Amino acid sequence: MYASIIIDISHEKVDKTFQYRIPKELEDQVKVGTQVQIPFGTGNHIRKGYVVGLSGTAEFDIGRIKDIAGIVAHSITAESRLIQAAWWMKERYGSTMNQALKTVLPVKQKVKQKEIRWIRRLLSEDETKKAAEEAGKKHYQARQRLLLALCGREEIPYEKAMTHMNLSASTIKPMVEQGMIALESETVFRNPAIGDGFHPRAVALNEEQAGIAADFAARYDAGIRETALIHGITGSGKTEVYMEMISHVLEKGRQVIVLIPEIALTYQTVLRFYRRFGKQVSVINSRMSAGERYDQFLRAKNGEVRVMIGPRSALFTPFSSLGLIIIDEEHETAYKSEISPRYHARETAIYLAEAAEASVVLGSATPSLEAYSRALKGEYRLYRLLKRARPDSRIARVQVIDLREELKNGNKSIFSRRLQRAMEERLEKGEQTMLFMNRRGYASFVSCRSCGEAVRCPHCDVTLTLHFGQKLVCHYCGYETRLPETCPSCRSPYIAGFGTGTQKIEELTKKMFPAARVLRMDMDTTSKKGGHEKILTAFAQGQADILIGTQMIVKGHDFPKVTLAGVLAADLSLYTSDFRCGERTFQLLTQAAGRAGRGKLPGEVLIQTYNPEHYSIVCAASQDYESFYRQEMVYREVLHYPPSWELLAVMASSASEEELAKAMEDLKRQVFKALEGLPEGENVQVIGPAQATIYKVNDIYRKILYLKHENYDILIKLKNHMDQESRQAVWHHHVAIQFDLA
DNA sequence: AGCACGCCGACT
DNA sequence: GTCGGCGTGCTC
Repeated sequence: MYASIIIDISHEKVDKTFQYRIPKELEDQVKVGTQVQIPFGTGNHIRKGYVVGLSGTAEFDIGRIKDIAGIVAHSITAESRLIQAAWWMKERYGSTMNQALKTVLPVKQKVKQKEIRWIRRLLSEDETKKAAEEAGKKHYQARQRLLLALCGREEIPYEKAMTHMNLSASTIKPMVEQGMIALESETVFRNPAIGDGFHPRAVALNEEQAGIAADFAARYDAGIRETALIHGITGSGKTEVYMEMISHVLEKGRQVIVLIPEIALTYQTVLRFYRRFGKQVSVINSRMSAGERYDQFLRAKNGEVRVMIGPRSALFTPFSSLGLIIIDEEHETAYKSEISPRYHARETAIYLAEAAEASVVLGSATPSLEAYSRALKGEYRLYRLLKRARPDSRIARVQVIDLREELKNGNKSIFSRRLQRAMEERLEKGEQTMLFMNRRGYASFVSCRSCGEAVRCPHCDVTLTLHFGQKLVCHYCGYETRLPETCPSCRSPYIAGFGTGTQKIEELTKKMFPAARVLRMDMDTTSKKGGHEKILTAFAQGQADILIGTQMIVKGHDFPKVTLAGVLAADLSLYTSDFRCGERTFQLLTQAAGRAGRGKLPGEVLIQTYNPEHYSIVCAASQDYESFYRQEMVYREVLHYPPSWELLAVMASSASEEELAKAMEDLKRQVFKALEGLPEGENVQVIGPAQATIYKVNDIYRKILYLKHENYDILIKLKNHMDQESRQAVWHHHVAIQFDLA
C-alpha cells in the first residue's frame, strides 16, 4: 500500500502530494487524515506530513519511494471529510494545501501550556469574615489565613496562595467541598463553576420564536437539510430559538457547532448554553493554546461533547455526526479569515454541512447583503423575528442630530446640546449612558501647528496615534516612540495632540460631568486578559454611569439600566475606502441603537452626524433594514459589487516599489491575455492596480488589483491562471501575491 | 524549507 | 590552481 502525503512545509514548491510506502506494521494505523513522520529530501530529515489519500499502485519510480517512518503520537485521525474540506478551501480561496490542512486539522502543538489557577470565594464578604473567625476558634490556621486573604478580594492566584500562605491541598479540598471556595483555571469557560448543574427545561418561547423552532424541527424531521437565515431585530431572542433547534438536533443523536464572534463570546453568553445543555457543551476561544483547543476537539471526537461553541475555527470540530451549524451575528466581519486560506465561515459552514448532511442556521439583526439577497432569492429559508422577546421592553426612540447645525449655532464641542441634556437627565435619574466612538483612537494624532505636518510612522503610511498623552504608537506595525518635543519636519516646538480618540472623549466627558463615574473600553483598557469582561461586568453592576467605547461595547451583554446610547460621530465609518462601508455603518448604528432600552425602562438613542441624510444613517435611525437593503443593493448593482457581482482582489506586496509596479502591470497583462481565450471573459472588469488603503506597512508596499464578474467560476479560473504565471515570473521572489474573494 | 549541485571571484 | 559566494532545482 502507498499513501499520498502532504509535507508540513508551507511553500508552493512542495505543496503537492508525495507517495510513501506504508510498512506492514503500520498498515492498520495509517488512514486518510493521519499525521505521519516521513523522511524527506536528500538529508532524509524526518518531517511531519498528512495522509490525504491511499492507493495500491505506485505513481512514481518504485525504487525511489521511501517508507513512512512512523505515526505522530496522539494525532487525531481527522475524518476524510475535513481533508476534503481542505482541498475545497485550497481551491476556493487559493492557499497552499498545507495551509488549508493546518486550519482544518486539530494539531497538537508542543507541551500543554501551564495553567494559571485561581481560588475564588463563593461566600459574601461578611460570611467570609465570619468563617474566618470560626476557623480561628477551631485553630484551623491555614484556613483562617486563606479566608482573611479572601476578605478583601474575590479571587487570588492559586500558586501564590499555596506558597505565600503556606497552604496545602488538604486545606483547600474540604473548603471546596463545603462550598466556601471554588478552584478556577484561566480557561474558565471549560469548566465553569455552575454548582447546581443544568436545567434542561426549555424557556418559554413567544409565538414568533416557537413558530420558527417548530418549522425548523418539522423540516429537519422530514429530512430537509438547508440553510436558513433568521432575521431578528435586536433583543428578539434569537439565542432561545437556536437553543430550541439545538435541542431538537441533539435528540436525533447528532451534534451541533455554534459560531459566535469572538467579541461576543462572553461568559454571560456561554453560561446560557451551559445552563441549558450542561456538560455536553464545550467552548473554544482564541486565547486558548493549541493544546487546549486540541483537547476540546478530542473530547468532541470521543463523543463527550455534543455542542461546540466558538469563533470561526470551531467550524472544524471533528464531530462524528454533525447535524447543525449555527452562525450567530452572521454579518460579522470576523467570520472572514485574515490569513491564508482567507475563508469565510458562512460559505465554509455551508460546504461542511452539505458534506455531513447537516443544516445551517444564520442569524442576525442586520444580515449581510450576501445572506439576505440569497434568502430573498429562495436559496436560504428566511425566518423573521419582529418583536422583542421581553414583552415589556420596547424598541428605543432614535433621533439623528445634525452636527452642522450645532456648529452653526456655535457649539464646537463633541457633544451636541441635545446629547448633553440627555446625559444630564440620565445622571439625575441614576440611569446609565453608553457613548460610541466608531473607531479606536480615531485621529488622535499629533501634528505641528507651524507646518501642519502630522507625525507619521517611519515604516507605514499612517499617522501615529497618541496614547496616554506621551507615547506615539503605530496601530499597524506596533512601532512606538516618545512624543517628540519639536516637530520632526520643521523643528517648531508647537506640536500638539489633535482629534478625538476614546481617551480624549473620556477626558471631555469627565470635564463636562465631574460627578459622573466614567468607564472607558478600548484596546488600551482591554488588552489585559479578561479586561473586556471585567469592564462590562462592572458596568452591568452599575459601578459606573457612563461607558465610553468603540464597537466592542456593542456586543455580548445586556444592560437593563442603559436608557441612553449616544453615537458621537456616525460618519467615521462611512468614509473608508471599502465598498462595504455603508453596510458596516448601518450595522454598527443598528446594533448600537439596540443597546438602549433592553429592560423595562424606555430607551433613547442619539446619533450625531454630519450626514443626516445618508441612507445608512436614516435607515438605522428608523430601524428599517428592508429599506436599507434596497438602497444599498442598488448601489452594489450599479457598481457591480458583491453580492450583485463577484469580486476578486489580487493583493501584491513587496519591499521594492519598482518590482511591485512591474509585477502588477505584468499580472494585469496576464489577465487580459487569459481573457482572450475565454469566450465568456469579455465581461470581466479589471480595476487598478491601485495602492492599498495604507500603501506602506512595515516597510512593505502594497497594491491591489480588482477583478469583477457575475460568474464565480471565471474569477477562479483567472485566479489559478495568475497564480501559475506568477510562479514563473522574474519578480516571483520579490513580490508576494495573495488572492481574496470578497 | 533544506540541501546539493554548479559556475565565477580572492586567496594559499 | 583551490575555497567558497549563494543562484537554481529537487525532494516521493
